Amino acid sequence: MASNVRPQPAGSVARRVRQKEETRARILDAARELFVRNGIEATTMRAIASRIEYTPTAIYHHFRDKDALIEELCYLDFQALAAALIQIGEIADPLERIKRMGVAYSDFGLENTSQYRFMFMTQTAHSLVNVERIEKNNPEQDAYGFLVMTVEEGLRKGLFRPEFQDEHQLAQLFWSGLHGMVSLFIAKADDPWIEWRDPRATIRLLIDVMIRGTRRHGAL
Amino acid sequence: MASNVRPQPAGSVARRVRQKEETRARILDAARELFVRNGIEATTMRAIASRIEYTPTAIYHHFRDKDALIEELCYLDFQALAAALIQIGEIADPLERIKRMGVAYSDFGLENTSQYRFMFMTQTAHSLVNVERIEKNNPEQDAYGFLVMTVEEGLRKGLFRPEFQDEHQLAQLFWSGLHGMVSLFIAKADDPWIEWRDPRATIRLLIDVMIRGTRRHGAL
DNA sequence: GCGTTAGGTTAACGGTGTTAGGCTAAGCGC
DNA sequence: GCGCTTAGCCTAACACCGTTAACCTAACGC
Repeated sequence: MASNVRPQPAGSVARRVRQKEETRARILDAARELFVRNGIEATTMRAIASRIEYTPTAIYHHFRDKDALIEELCYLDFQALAAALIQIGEIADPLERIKRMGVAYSDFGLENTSQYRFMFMTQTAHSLVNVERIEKNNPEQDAYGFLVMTVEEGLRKGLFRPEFQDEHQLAQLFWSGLHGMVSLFIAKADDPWIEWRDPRATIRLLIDVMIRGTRRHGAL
Repeated sequence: MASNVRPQPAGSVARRVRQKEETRARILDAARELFVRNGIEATTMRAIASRIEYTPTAIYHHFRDKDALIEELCYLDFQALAAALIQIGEIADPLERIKRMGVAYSDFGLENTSQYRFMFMTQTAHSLVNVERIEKNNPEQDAYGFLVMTVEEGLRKGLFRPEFQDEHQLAQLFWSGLHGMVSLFIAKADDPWIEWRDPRATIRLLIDVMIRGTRRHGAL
């Protein structure tokens, strides 16, 4: 069948590379879907493999182990989060930018609960990701750095109350508030003990509260 | 040896009950220590058993399964947290009380990271605990109910800005902020990506920010 | 004394992540 | 065109996990 086509060696090797990347991508897709649907712990290598009609061993030719597979997905997620945040980079007022970032961040978390859980609710995630792969302070890749830079700009412009001097501390304060709402909701949404209010509405209130509580008197 | 003492049947059965509770307590102690040291997932029933020189099967005579063992520890932790919060119940000003509760809550979380992780950073914890065991709105057992009641008192006294009407929403807002800082620090303290500031200091700032951002103008 | 039971054991089951070793088809050097 | 090497995958197995069936034994109630 291939005898009448005679692909060039170069074309042939290219096809093999392409096929390898295709299987790799299929593994990632299957893993992502199962992780989201059943959680990471409950998803077995065997289940991922059988979903794409491979044996479990095949996965180990593309990823060192289960953690490496998770790490790759996690890396892509950090990129996606940063991409979601970068879109609001052009807004001039730092405070307004922080607000928008907060909304984008929490929307991302509430819509991608499985990813969010792994990115920010476990110890392993970030330390698993090979740090060199992410360019620090490049807002396209480093969401935290982007927040710190925005806070720093606000500090330079004197928008915050005098007790706030440290851009890291202030950034961590904002981030904590957002993360608290998102992660608490993810972990406890089904808990009958708590009469949950709409998290998106509460988040918006919280963002306003944090801005109001940190900014200097005068000028909205 | 026991022939000259001849314990009464009643005393003998009491001893057996006591011994059973002792082993049960030893299991709980061993499990707690290993959970704290190595994490819950990484702690095996076999490890718990061998630590107190029993076979794994013995544990199953005291607890239905691993989840039941975890649940028992978790129940005790919720009691401990509520106990830590109840101590500041006598303070008159609701806002000051919320502040103190926030400090106590975050101290508890930062000092008992393993427990906190399980209580509030997983889905399972609370839903595992048999709900009937905790008395709702009894501040000695229900920390969330205690917070809601305090917020409600603040609302009645008109201490909050007019856009806050719902005691649950406002309680969830405060709780989220605290939880965010505690859980983010627990999950990411070792992450070299973030230049962490002292979480206790940042938490205190955050509490002030949230109070300032929610309370009505005037007074204090 | 004698059956029953409580608290423990040994051995095993099914399922997990992972790996050693083999098989096959395709590429490369001659 | 023919052997060698390698990539990609499979079979079979390992060690370990939570859990359970079956048994054993000492102490209890009658």
